[in-house]
Amino acid sequence: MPELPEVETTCRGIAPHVSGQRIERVILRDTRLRWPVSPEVAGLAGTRIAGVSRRAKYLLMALGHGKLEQGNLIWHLGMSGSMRVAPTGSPAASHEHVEFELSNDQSLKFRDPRRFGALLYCDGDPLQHRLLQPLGPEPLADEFNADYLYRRCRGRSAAIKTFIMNSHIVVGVGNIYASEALYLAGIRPTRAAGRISKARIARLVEAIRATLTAAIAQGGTTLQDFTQVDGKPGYFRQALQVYANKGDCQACGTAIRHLVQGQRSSYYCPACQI
DNA sequence: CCGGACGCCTGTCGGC
DNA sequence: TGCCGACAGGCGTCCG
Repeated sequence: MPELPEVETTCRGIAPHVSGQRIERVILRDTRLRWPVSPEVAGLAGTRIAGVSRRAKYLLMALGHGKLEQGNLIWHLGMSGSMRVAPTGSPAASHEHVEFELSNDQSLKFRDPRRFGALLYCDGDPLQHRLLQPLGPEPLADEFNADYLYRRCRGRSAAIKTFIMNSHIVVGVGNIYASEALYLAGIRPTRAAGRISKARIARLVEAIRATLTAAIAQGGTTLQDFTQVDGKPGYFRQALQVYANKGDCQACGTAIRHLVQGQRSSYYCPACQI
Protein backbone atom coordinates (compact mmCIF):
# COMPACT_ATOMS: atom_id res chain seq x y z
CA MET A 1 0.00 0.00 0.00
CA PRO A 2 1.74 2.84 1.38
CA GLU A 3 4.10 4.77 -0.79
CA LEU A 4 5.98 7.84 0.35
CA PRO A 5 2.94 10.14 0.73
CA GLU A 6 1.11 7.62 2.91
CA VAL A 7 4.15 7.05 5.14
CA GLU A 8 4.74 10.81 5.40
CA THR A 9 1.07 11.30 6.29
CA THR A 10 1.39 8.63 8.97
CA CYS A 11 4.59 10.18 10.32
CA ARG A 12 3.06 13.64 10.59
CA GLY A 13 -0.12 12.20 12.04
CA ILE A 14 1.41 10.21 14.87
CA ALA A 15 4.25 12.60 15.77
CA PRO A 16 2.25 14.99 18.00
CA HIS A 17 0.70 12.05 19.86
CA VAL A 18 3.81 9.96 20.46
CA SER A 19 6.80 12.33 20.55
CA GLY A 20 8.03 12.77 24.11
CA GLN A 21 5.67 10.12 25.49
CA ARG A 22 6.78 7.16 27.53
CA ILE A 23 5.76 3.67 26.47
CA GLU A 24 3.83 2.29 29.46
CA ARG A 25 2.99 -1.12 28.03
CA VAL A 26 3.69 -3.05 24.84
CA ILE A 27 1.05 -5.40 23.48
CA LEU A 28 2.25 -7.87 20.86
CA ARG A 29 -0.69 -9.82 19.47
CA ASP A 30 1.17 -11.24 16.47
CA THR A 31 4.91 -10.98 15.95
CA ARG A 32 4.85 -12.73 12.55
CA LEU A 33 5.37 -9.77 10.27
CA ARG A 34 7.63 -9.84 7.22
CA TRP A 35 10.39 -10.59 9.68
CA PRO A 36 9.66 -11.53 13.28
CA VAL A 37 9.23 -8.43 15.44
CA SER A 38 12.59 -7.84 17.15
CA PRO A 39 12.59 -9.40 20.62
CA GLU A 40 13.77 -6.10 22.15
CA VAL A 41 10.35 -4.57 21.43
CA ALA A 42 8.70 -6.67 24.13
CA GLY A 43 10.90 -4.98 26.73
CA LEU A 44 10.30 -1.36 25.76
CA ALA A 45 7.99 -0.46 28.66
CA GLY A 46 9.44 2.56 30.46
CA THR A 47 11.24 3.84 27.39
CA ARG A 48 10.52 7.26 25.97
CA ILE A 49 9.87 7.97 22.30
CA ALA A 50 12.10 10.97 21.59
CA GLY A 51 10.93 11.64 18.05
CA VAL A 52 9.51 10.29 14.81
CA SER A 53 10.93 10.65 11.32
CA ARG A 54 10.76 9.07 7.87
CA ARG A 55 13.39 7.73 5.48
CA ALA A 56 12.06 6.31 2.21
CA LYS A 57 9.02 4.22 3.20
CA TYR A 58 10.44 3.51 6.64
CA LEU A 59 9.11 5.22 9.73
CA LEU A 60 11.77 5.75 12.40
CA MET A 61 11.34 6.24 16.13
CA ALA A 62 14.24 7.44 18.22
CA LEU A 63 14.10 6.02 21.75
CA GLY A 64 15.36 7.72 24.88
CA HIS A 65 16.66 11.27 24.94
CA GLY A 66 19.87 13.23 25.31
CA LYS A 67 22.64 11.07 26.71
CA LEU A 68 20.23 8.24 27.33
CA GLU A 69 20.19 6.98 23.76
CA GLN A 70 18.24 3.77 23.75
CA GLY A 71 18.22 2.79 20.11
CA ASN A 72 15.65 3.19 17.37
CA LEU A 73 12.60 1.47 16.01
CA ILE A 74 12.31 0.88 12.28
CA TRP A 75 8.76 0.44 11.06
CA HIS A 76 7.57 -0.48 7.57
CA LEU A 77 3.92 -0.49 6.54
CA GLY A 78 4.33 -3.10 3.80
CA MET A 79 1.35 -3.40 1.46
CA SER A 80 -1.50 -3.05 3.91
CA GLY A 81 -0.15 -1.42 7.04
CA SER A 82 -1.53 1.61 8.84
CA MET A 83 -1.25 3.30 12.23
CA ARG A 84 -3.79 5.04 14.37
CA VAL A 85 -3.89 6.68 17.75
CA ALA A 86 -6.83 5.98 20.04
CA PRO A 87 -7.53 6.14 23.77
CA THR A 88 -5.83 3.38 25.75
CA GLY A 89 -8.30 0.63 26.50
CA SER A 90 -10.43 1.20 23.42
CA PRO A 91 -11.17 -2.04 21.55
CA ALA A 92 -8.61 -3.44 19.14
CA ALA A 93 -9.58 -3.74 15.51
CA SER A 94 -8.81 -6.89 13.57
CA HIS A 95 -5.18 -7.31 12.49
CA GLU A 96 -3.95 -4.76 15.02
CA HIS A 97 -0.83 -6.75 15.78
CA VAL A 98 1.11 -4.22 17.83
CA GLU A 99 -0.02 -1.63 20.35
CA PHE A 100 1.95 0.79 22.53
CA GLU A 101 0.14 2.21 25.50
CA LEU A 102 1.55 5.68 26.10
CA SER A 103 1.88 7.99 29.08
CA ASN A 104 -0.74 10.36 27.67
CA ASP A 105 -3.41 7.63 27.92
CA GLN A 106 -3.38 7.20 24.17
CA SER A 107 -2.35 4.05 22.34
CA LEU A 108 -0.45 3.76 19.10
CA LYS A 109 -1.99 0.89 17.14
CA PHE A 110 -0.37 -0.81 14.17
CA ARG A 111 -2.71 -2.69 11.84
CA ASP A 112 -1.46 -4.84 8.96
CA PRO A 113 -3.78 -7.49 7.49
CA ARG A 114 -1.24 -8.95 5.08
CA ARG A 115 1.69 -8.80 7.51
CA PHE A 116 4.20 -7.61 4.93
CA GLY A 117 5.14 -4.82 7.32
CA ALA A 118 8.02 -4.80 9.76
CA LEU A 119 8.98 -3.64 13.24
CA LEU A 120 12.69 -3.87 13.93
CA TYR A 121 14.85 -2.64 16.77
CA CYS A 122 18.16 -1.04 15.81
CA ASP A 123 20.94 -0.28 18.24
CA GLY A 124 22.93 2.37 16.35
CA ASP A 125 22.19 4.79 13.53
CA PRO A 126 19.11 3.48 11.74
CA LEU A 127 20.33 5.00 8.47
CA GLN A 128 23.23 2.54 8.60
CA HIS A 129 20.92 -0.44 9.05
CA ARG A 130 21.40 -2.95 6.26
CA LEU A 131 17.90 -2.26 4.90
CA LEU A 132 18.36 1.52 4.82
CA GLN A 133 22.01 1.91 3.96
CA PRO A 134 21.76 1.13 0.22
CA LEU A 135 18.78 3.42 -0.44
CA GLY A 136 18.88 6.12 -3.09
CA PRO A 137 18.02 9.80 -2.53
CA GLU A 138 14.73 11.15 -1.27
CA PRO A 139 12.64 12.32 -4.23
CA LEU A 140 11.91 15.67 -2.61
CA ALA A 141 15.54 16.37 -1.77
CA ASP A 142 17.91 18.49 -3.88
CA GLU A 143 20.13 15.49 -4.70
CA PHE A 144 17.30 14.08 -6.76
CA ASN A 145 17.52 16.22 -9.87
CA ALA A 146 17.81 15.90 -13.65
CA ASP A 147 21.60 15.56 -13.60
CA TYR A 148 21.41 12.72 -11.10
CA LEU A 149 18.58 10.75 -12.71
CA TYR A 150 19.90 11.19 -16.24
CA ARG A 151 23.30 9.92 -15.14
CA ARG A 152 21.78 6.88 -13.41
CA CYS A 153 19.74 6.10 -16.53
CA ARG A 154 22.86 5.81 -18.76
CA GLY A 155 23.19 2.31 -20.16
CA ARG A 156 20.05 1.00 -18.49
CA SER A 157 17.65 -1.04 -20.59
CA ALA A 158 15.02 -1.52 -17.87
CA ALA A 159 11.62 0.07 -18.41
CA ILE A 160 11.50 3.55 -16.91
CA LYS A 161 8.56 2.62 -14.69
CA THR A 162 10.33 -0.24 -12.93
CA PHE A 163 13.47 1.89 -12.88
CA ILE A 164 11.93 4.74 -10.87
CA MET A 165 10.36 2.17 -8.53
CA ASN A 166 13.84 0.83 -7.75
CA SER A 167 14.72 2.13 -4.28
CA HIS A 168 18.42 2.12 -5.11
CA ILE A 169 17.71 4.82 -7.72
CA VAL A 170 15.16 6.92 -5.86
CA VAL A 171 13.02 6.01 -2.86
CA GLY A 172 9.34 6.32 -2.18
CA VAL A 173 7.93 5.96 -5.69
CA GLY A 174 5.55 3.01 -5.65
CA ASN A 175 3.14 1.55 -8.15
CA ILE A 176 0.50 4.26 -8.07
CA TYR A 177 2.73 7.31 -8.18
CA ALA A 178 5.06 5.80 -10.79
CA SER A 179 2.14 5.57 -13.23
CA GLU A 180 0.88 9.02 -12.28
CA ALA A 181 4.26 10.72 -12.62
CA LEU A 182 4.94 9.13 -16.01
CA TYR A 183 1.56 10.34 -17.22
CA LEU A 184 2.33 13.84 -16.03
CA ALA A 185 5.72 13.71 -17.76
CA GLY A 186 4.29 12.30 -21.01
CA ILE A 187 6.57 9.24 -20.94
CA ARG A 188 5.46 5.67 -21.67
CA PRO A 189 6.06 3.32 -18.76
CA THR A 190 7.66 0.77 -21.08
CA ARG A 191 10.32 3.09 -22.49
CA ALA A 192 13.89 2.02 -21.73
CA ALA A 193 15.38 4.27 -19.05
CA GLY A 194 18.52 4.84 -21.12
CA ARG A 195 16.53 5.99 -24.15
CA ILE A 196 15.02 9.15 -22.71
CA SER A 197 16.42 12.61 -23.42
CA LYS A 198 17.79 14.78 -20.66
CA ALA A 199 14.99 17.28 -21.13
CA ARG A 200 12.35 14.60 -20.67
CA ILE A 201 14.17 13.19 -17.64
CA ALA A 202 14.09 16.69 -16.18
CA ARG A 203 10.36 16.73 -16.78
CA LEU A 204 10.03 13.36 -15.06
CA VAL A 205 11.90 14.56 -11.98
CA GLU A 206 9.50 17.49 -11.68
CA ALA A 207 6.52 15.20 -12.27
CA ILE A 208 7.59 12.84 -9.48
CA ARG A 209 8.05 15.79 -7.15
CA ALA A 210 4.73 17.38 -8.06
CA THR A 211 2.80 14.11 -7.77
CA LEU A 212 4.21 13.18 -4.37
CA THR A 213 3.83 16.71 -3.01
CA ALA A 214 0.21 16.92 -4.11
CA ALA A 215 -0.53 13.48 -2.66
CA ILE A 216 1.00 14.42 0.71
CA ALA A 217 -1.18 17.53 0.76
CA GLN A 218 -4.24 15.30 0.36
CA GLY A 219 -3.21 12.86 3.09
CA GLY A 220 -2.19 10.17 0.60
CA THR A 221 -4.24 7.73 -1.46
CA THR A 222 -6.66 5.19 -0.01
CA LEU A 223 -7.50 2.18 -2.16
CA GLN A 224 -8.56 -0.21 0.59
CA ASP A 225 -6.61 -0.39 3.82
CA PHE A 226 -4.81 2.88 4.25
CA THR A 227 -6.12 5.36 6.78
CA GLN A 228 -4.69 8.49 8.27
CA VAL A 229 -3.97 8.46 11.97
CA ASP A 230 -7.43 9.85 12.78
CA GLY A 231 -9.06 7.00 10.83
CA LYS A 232 -9.95 9.06 7.78
CA PRO A 233 -8.91 7.91 4.30
CA GLY A 234 -6.40 9.73 2.11
CA TYR A 235 -8.07 11.96 -0.43
CA PHE A 236 -5.67 11.81 -3.37
CA ARG A 237 -7.56 8.97 -5.04
CA GLN A 238 -9.88 11.39 -6.80
CA ALA A 239 -6.86 13.16 -8.24
CA LEU A 240 -5.45 10.02 -9.89
CA GLN A 241 -5.26 10.48 -13.65
CA VAL A 242 -4.44 6.98 -14.86
CA TYR A 243 -3.97 4.50 -12.02
CA ALA A 244 -6.88 2.03 -11.91
CA ASN A 245 -8.63 4.24 -14.47
CA LYS A 246 -10.82 2.20 -16.80
CA GLY A 247 -12.05 5.31 -18.57
CA ASP A 248 -10.54 7.91 -20.87
CA CYS A 249 -7.66 10.34 -20.60
CA GLN A 250 -8.82 13.66 -19.12
CA ALA A 251 -6.57 15.55 -21.52
CA CYS A 252 -7.32 13.92 -24.89
CA GLY A 253 -10.18 11.45 -24.46
CA THR A 254 -8.18 8.38 -25.51
CA ALA A 255 -8.94 5.19 -23.58
CA ILE A 256 -6.44 4.57 -20.78
CA ARG A 257 -4.48 1.36 -21.33
CA HIS A 258 -3.47 -1.24 -18.80
CA LEU A 259 -0.47 -3.55 -18.92
CA VAL A 260 1.57 -5.65 -16.54
CA GLN A 261 5.23 -4.86 -15.90
CA GLY A 262 7.21 -6.86 -13.39
CA GLN A 263 3.98 -8.42 -12.05
CA ARG A 264 2.60 -4.95 -11.32
CA SER A 265 -0.20 -3.11 -13.08
CA SER A 266 0.70 -0.08 -15.17
CA TYR A 267 -1.68 2.46 -16.68
CA TYR A 268 -0.99 5.02 -19.37
CA CYS A 269 -2.49 7.14 -22.11
CA PRO A 270 -1.23 5.85 -25.49
CA ALA A 271 -1.72 9.28 -27.05
CA CYS A 272 -0.21 11.56 -24.41
CA GLN A 273 2.67 9.30 -23.38
CA ILE A 274 5.36 8.64 -25.97
C1' DC B 1 26.29 -5.72 -12.25
C1' DC B 2 21.65 -6.14 -14.38
C1' DG B 3 16.94 -7.56 -15.25
C1' DG B 4 13.26 -10.47 -14.25
C1' DA B 5 10.58 -13.69 -11.37
C1' DC B 6 9.16 -15.50 -6.93
C1' DG B 7 7.25 -15.56 -2.49
C1' DC B 8 5.72 -13.79 1.75
C1' DC B 9 0.11 -13.00 3.55
C1' DT B 10 -5.08 -11.87 3.86
C1' DG B 11 -9.05 -9.93 1.75
C1' DT B 12 -11.98 -8.73 -2.08
C1' DC B 13 -14.00 -8.94 -6.43
C1' DG B 14 -15.54 -10.76 -10.91
C1' DG B 15 -16.91 -14.68 -13.52
C1' DC B 16 -19.02 -19.02 -13.93
C1' DT C 1 -25.35 -18.77 -3.42
C1' DG C 2 -20.69 -20.78 -3.67
C1' DC C 3 -16.31 -21.65 -5.38
C1' DC C 4 -11.94 -20.35 -7.71
C1' DG C 5 -8.65 -17.60 -9.72
C1' DA C 6 -6.81 -13.08 -10.22
C1' DC C 7 -5.28 -9.24 -8.11
C1' DA C 8 -4.03 -5.64 -4.42
C1' DG C 9 -0.17 0.32 -2.22
C1' DG C 10 6.39 -3.60 -1.17
C1' DC C 11 10.60 -5.52 -1.56
C1' DG C 12 14.39 -8.90 -0.24
C1' DT C 13 16.21 -12.75 -2.43
C1' DC C 14 17.43 -15.79 -5.93
C1' DC C 15 18.50 -17.14 -10.63
C1' DG C 16 20.34 -16.77 -15.27
